[in-house]
Amino acid sequence: MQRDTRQRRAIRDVFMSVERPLTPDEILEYGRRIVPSLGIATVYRNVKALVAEGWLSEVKLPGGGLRFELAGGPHHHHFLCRTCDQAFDVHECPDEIEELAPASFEVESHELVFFGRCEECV
Amino acid sequence: MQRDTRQRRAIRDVFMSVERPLTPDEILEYGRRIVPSLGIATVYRNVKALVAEGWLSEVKLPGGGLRFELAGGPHHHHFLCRTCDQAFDVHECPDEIEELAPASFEVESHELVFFGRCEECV
DNA sequence: ACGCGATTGAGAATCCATTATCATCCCGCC
DNA sequence: GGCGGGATGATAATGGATTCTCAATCGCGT
Repeated sequence: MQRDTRQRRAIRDVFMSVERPLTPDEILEYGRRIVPSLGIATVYRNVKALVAEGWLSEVKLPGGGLRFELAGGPHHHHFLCRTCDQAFDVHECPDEIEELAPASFEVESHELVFFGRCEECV
Repeated sequence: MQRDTRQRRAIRDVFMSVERPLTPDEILEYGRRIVPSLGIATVYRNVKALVAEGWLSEVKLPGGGLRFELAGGPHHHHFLCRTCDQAFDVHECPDEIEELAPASFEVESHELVFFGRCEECV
């Protein structure tokens, strides 16, 4: 059966306190503030399990590795800071944006990403 | 000095006949229809040079490696087919889209990507 | 508290994209 | 046509992300 370990609890806590998509390295960094011995393999293992059980979802942004965020939230997009490389949520989305694609394509979803400098890096 | 080789010509021809962003593997595949001996190292070398001289530009789409397209075209976005993994251009773009991000962020650019199935894969 | 077995963590191993190596090739000038 | 040096291509090497290995650890039912 699945156990409730300190490590897994720490990873969940990280996502519940930080409201933005995180890379495995960021999860490791923040998780170690709760469980200092946390290892990167454990991060990958638990993230994979949390995605499988639908608690996390994958976020793919241009030009980089996977990030992860809490699943089940409302439709939203992302902002990627070119200086600190952190990703943030952007909740606005123009209506009917998917109608912009040619009618011959069958659009299933879309991703809108803004690039620039975040509040801290300006 | 820089030579005008069969291989480099073939790579340029590929981009001028295919009007969509290509991955290095796609460039290799199409290029070999012109110069069958073409190697992947030559593709990477020439693409890098063509980017450096401003003839090609990099296209970063979510979840994958780099693609390349002819530089200097008008502002546009992309459609990524989930079945065949080919990328296509989408020329529409809602005005003032960058104003959707929170004012505390300094937006420098944006990328809009549609996912779905292309005409051939529907 | 005990014990089984799932989980962890450090490092090795793997995977994939890209780059370096180097003998051979061939473009461009004579 | 011949030559010199940049370009090519098969392969090895590299770098970064992710996964595997396995002994030690620790959650959880009893």
